[in-house]
Amino acid sequence: MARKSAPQPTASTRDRILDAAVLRFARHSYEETKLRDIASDVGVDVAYVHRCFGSKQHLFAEALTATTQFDRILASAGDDLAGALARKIVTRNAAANANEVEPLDIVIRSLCSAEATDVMRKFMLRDVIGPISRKLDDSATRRAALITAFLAGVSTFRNVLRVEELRQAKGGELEKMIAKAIKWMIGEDTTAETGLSAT
Amino acid sequence: MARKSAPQPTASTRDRILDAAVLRFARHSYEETKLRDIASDVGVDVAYVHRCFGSKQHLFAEALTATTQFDRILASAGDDLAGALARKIVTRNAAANANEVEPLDIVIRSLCSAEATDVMRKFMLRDVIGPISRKLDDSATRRAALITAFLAGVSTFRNVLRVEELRQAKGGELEKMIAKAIKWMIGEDTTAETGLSAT
DNA sequence: CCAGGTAGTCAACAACGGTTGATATAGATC
DNA sequence: GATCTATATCAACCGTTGTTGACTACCTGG
Repeated sequence: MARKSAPQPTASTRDRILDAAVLRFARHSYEETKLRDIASDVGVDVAYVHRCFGSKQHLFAEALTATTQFDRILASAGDDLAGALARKIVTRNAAANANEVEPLDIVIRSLCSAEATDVMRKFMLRDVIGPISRKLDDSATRRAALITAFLAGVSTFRNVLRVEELRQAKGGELEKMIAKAIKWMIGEDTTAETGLSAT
Repeated sequence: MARKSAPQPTASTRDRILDAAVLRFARHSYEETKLRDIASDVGVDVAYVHRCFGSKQHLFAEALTATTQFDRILASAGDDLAGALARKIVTRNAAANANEVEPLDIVIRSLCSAEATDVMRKFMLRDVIGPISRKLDDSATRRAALITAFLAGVSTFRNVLRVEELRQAKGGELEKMIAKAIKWMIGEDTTAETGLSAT
């Protein structure tokens, strides 16, 4: 998942800037991420960062698309889509400070930045909700969107808000819950009934 | 849900500032919300806004607590907790531009602002996850947290990201899905199995 | 009438952060 | 060697925004 971390003999400066940007945007919100920081990560001048990508927004957009390949996860998921997604969400504390960037990291960091919103909505539909919905049988885009929202919500509570209750993975209990929730959403056919109280 | 919108003959300016702040924070992110805007909403000077609340962060904190009374919703929910929550999430387009502020509005707008995070985590635990978990039978704090994360995720996708697939409420289908998902999470006992594929 | 606190204004600071234009350096091409 | 382009730097601009301190207006109690 780490993007081209071993710089080729000739890793163009532009690429190195992009790498640094990905990392920054994955750990801080859009506003918190300053071009000057990215620049000094790479060891170049701010002006060059700007010039290379045209604007902060453009850089953000490129960083966003560069991150994920969500479909790769889905491809390797086999028929246990729910399990794969759940694992992807929970497995992470291990490589906490590594230079790894998980699919939704950038999204959840900037969910509320108006300046980043437009870029992200398109991205989410094309690169996340799309693939998931394709994985589901029929044209279940809404279910895919719901699942994605669930994933984003949980990720945010875990990694941004850092709500303790969603961080301890004692005995994989949490992961199991998430997996089952997703599985349930996948299987939702406006027929099944499982909960406690009747509507 | 609108906070004391009919200003008493003597609605102290401080209160009016707080009201304006609530509204701003519920519609824009922490960074986007400028003290100067709030000030001009009320018709006072920025300096006074600052002086009244000590700092932007303090103002945010007060706005946050002033908003919700989540437990009120839960109290009126009867035994259909899932239904009540789902309705709360989806019912909203109607009074879109009204001066109404829904429970999670402020939270989902600033989910990723580092400066707002600490304030919010405490708030979420005390005023949202807490009440929900109390409503559940046993000490199911984790399930409550999961449900809350789900609610936040869906709300964000609806109102901040504005993902179309989660906005159309044709025939209440979406609301039903959400209700069932929550109901399922409530009923989760690491036993039930409902989805398509086996783990 | 005066002291004193409350409610509020005004101007300015200080720091930040994206953006810009003019300039330097170096390698390739002719 | 002269020129041209890609790569990069430097300094400065310009708007924004939270914050501060000094100052004004007003009402109240003595």
